[in-house]
Amino acid sequence: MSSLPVVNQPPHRCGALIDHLARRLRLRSESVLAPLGIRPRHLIALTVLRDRGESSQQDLAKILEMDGTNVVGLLNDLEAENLVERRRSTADRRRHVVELTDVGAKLLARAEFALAAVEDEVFSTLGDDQRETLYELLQQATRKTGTEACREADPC
Amino acid sequence: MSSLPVVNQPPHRCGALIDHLARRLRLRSESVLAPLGIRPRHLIALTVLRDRGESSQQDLAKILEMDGTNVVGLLNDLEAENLVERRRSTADRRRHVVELTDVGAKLLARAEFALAAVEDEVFSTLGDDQRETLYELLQQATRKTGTEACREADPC
DNA sequence: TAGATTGTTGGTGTAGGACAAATCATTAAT
DNA sequence: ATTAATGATTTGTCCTACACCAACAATCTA
Repeated sequence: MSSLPVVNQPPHRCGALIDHLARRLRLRSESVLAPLGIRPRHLIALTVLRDRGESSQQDLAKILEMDGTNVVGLLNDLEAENLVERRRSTADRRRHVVELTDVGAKLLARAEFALAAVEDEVFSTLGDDQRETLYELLQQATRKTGTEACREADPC
Repeated sequence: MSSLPVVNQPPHRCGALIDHLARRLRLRSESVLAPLGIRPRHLIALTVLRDRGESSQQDLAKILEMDGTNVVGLLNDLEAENLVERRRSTADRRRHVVELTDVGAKLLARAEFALAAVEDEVFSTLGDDQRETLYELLQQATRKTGTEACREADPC
């Protein structure tokens, strides 16, 4: 059946570890992000918008895996601070095309810079190269899953 | 000043990515873990207990980075299902030594097995070797931070 | 025109978790 | 021996993030 004789047993489960680390990061990040006027979940949204470029709110809801109504609130927060811009799609004027503003991009950069100390603490046992590897793995995991989430949708 | 000409700029920030992935994992894990009678945070606690061995509740509070009173509730849940055992420390009879029971270890194993599908979905874009690398990086990040958390305490 | 879709508002409910205060058992300090 | 500090527990309050539902306006599609 299987064409490969390689080890087929799945690798270790890292869900709990990710959950654990996410908690540690979030706790520290909150205080670091507070002076910037945003919260961790805002940072996620900004990151997604930067990595994916402009998206409809439905896309965001799918990618962020949160309820549409809550996405509205999230974007309201971000738009109120000019970090994000909603404009009507010319193709389908029901849609809002959400895009990161220059202000948002700059704030995101500042936020990430400010989080250096946090990550240095949480990932103190990882070398720079290991952290980069981790980043790439995570990036790969999230990016393509975004594509996958879009595969079921129309305009990707 | 710097003895090395290597790139000194810190690696990318992966906090947001971890947060994002953690959310995706948690949402799916909840429904998978529900039939087993536990929730994601229980799984984290069980995992920590397996990886660290028996610990005092204070240690757990420090490692899980949650309030002591909430650790009590968490352990109450786990103990009610016989997944965890609290016994008095012989050295300091105020302390409770918390340990994973056989039942707990088995349930943890079953839970991880049941989460295979979840991780397969979320990490669909990572190969088995990449997932293993990811696991090891996460493990390393969490394990030693636990030691670090214990460094400030007494009996480690 | 009728029906479906995108976003928006408002309201409700729940769960996680922080925090404070009081209690009990035990240990350490004087 | 008395007092103070510590670990665990209980209770109760509060807040935040969310999911979920219903209703609505604007727009697209059949």
